[in-house]
Amino acid sequence: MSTARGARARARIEVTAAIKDEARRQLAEEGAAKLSLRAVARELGMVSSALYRYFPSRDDLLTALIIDAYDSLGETAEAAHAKVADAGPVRRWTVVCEAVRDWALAHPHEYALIYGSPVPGYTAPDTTVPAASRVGLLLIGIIRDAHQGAGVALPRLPAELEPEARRLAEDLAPDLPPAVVTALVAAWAQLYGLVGFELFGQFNRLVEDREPFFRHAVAQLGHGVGLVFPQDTGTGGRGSRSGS
Amino acid sequence: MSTARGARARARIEVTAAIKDEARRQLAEEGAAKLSLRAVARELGMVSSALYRYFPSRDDLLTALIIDAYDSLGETAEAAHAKVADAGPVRRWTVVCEAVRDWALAHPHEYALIYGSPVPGYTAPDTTVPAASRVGLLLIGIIRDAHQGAGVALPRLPAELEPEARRLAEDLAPDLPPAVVTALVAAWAQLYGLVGFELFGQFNRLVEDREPFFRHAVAQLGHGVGLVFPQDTGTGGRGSRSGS
DNA sequence: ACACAAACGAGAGCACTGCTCTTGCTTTGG
DNA sequence: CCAAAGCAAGAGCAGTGCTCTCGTTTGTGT
Repeated sequence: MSTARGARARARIEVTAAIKDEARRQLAEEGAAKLSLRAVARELGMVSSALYRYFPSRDDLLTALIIDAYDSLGETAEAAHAKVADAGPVRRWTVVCEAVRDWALAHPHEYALIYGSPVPGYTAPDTTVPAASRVGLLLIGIIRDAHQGAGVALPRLPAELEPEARRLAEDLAPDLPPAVVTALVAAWAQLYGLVGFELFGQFNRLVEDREPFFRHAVAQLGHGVGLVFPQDTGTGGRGSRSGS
Repeated sequence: MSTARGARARARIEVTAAIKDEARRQLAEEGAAKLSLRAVARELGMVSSALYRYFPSRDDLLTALIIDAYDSLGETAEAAHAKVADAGPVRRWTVVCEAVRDWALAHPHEYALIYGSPVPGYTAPDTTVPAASRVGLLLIGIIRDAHQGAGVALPRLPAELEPEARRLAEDLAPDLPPAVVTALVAAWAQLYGLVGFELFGQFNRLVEDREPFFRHAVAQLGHGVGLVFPQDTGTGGRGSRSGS
């Protein structure tokens, strides 16, 4: 029978998925620390020990959720990007950054799981690397296109950073100038600083209109990686010193 | 007697401090989630229920630690800043940012406690606000001095952000241009993005020479808030387009 | 000086957690 | 067809936050 080995295998897949779904539900509701194996098992009508046949430990279940979260974020960002794939680098950059923020606001606990402080005594295994890179690859692609299309300005690069910049470019995008790749990595981290601050309440009672604030900050990040924005072609306000 | 109300009160203060010390020790070793009231009590030779006379719940103990962490970070940053108080804004900016990073690397779990994902189902009470603002106030002071000393360039500010910018300036530094205050808040968030990414392992197997990387990123942040760096006075590399 | 109230430490206990081990039952593959 | 592997269930261990009760100590107002 074609599904000879499938009966059990498929059941296993289904149960595994059910566990992850229920775990994701509890994660979204209460956060990672309150995610309880026993509660998941209870909700699924099984006994807690049975759950260990599918995930050898709570941390392994969390790891599975982390990978799924990375994939969900990556997929969302890619979908948003696909809709404006024909637009200029500036618009694509903006859209991807805003997709990241939107996803984070919609899935705060999952965002916290992957970009907040790592879970207690837990270090993510290498398995998560490919899923974690999806947004980064997207941004690199955008900057690459901008570079080929002459829509990019070369950021400055101090001499002390040149070796590291060369290493980064080698690893991430050998066809791009090291200065650009370095700026991109920094912008990537800064993007998550902006999102994290908003998500974790650091902007409470401080920033109210967060969409325009974020948009502007993202535009500035774009500047950092050399993207040339439309308004830059106008009369520049930059460089005008303010006297005492 | 002068210490009539002191005997017990002082004992209380001492025990409270001992509890916090031991808790801080466990926090530094194992992280916030593995901080156990019972373990703290055990280590102090008391029974767990006795500890509830001093902290009504685990979260309250955690809150106390959070405030202490904010204070420790703020104090460290202020001390570092005091050493270069006579230097120019650029140097002071750099020193404060690096002090923040150094403190974070030295106290990773405490940093995670205050700037990572908030602890499970826990929202920081308003008590933490003053302690949390110390580094921010420091940075504002630096930019204020830079502004008065004509060492600052006005960042651009899109029209849609003007109301929010005015509000921010009103709250944080009414004597500074809204565009500067807005850029400063963004830079503040981005700084913590950089530190968090390094601390939480996002730069593992990616960025190796992190000091120069961070220095450069912080310099770029300084640009964002209008600080004019020495090398800016030279021939600019900025604006040179890269063709296809 | 005495009495009363508040603060305190200790212990038992509740409900919960992650995890292990053993016991049977069912499905699968040689 | 039968042994082996996969599986669910239950009991149990060590640990957690937190509550309640019980004497005892300490400070204070009369």
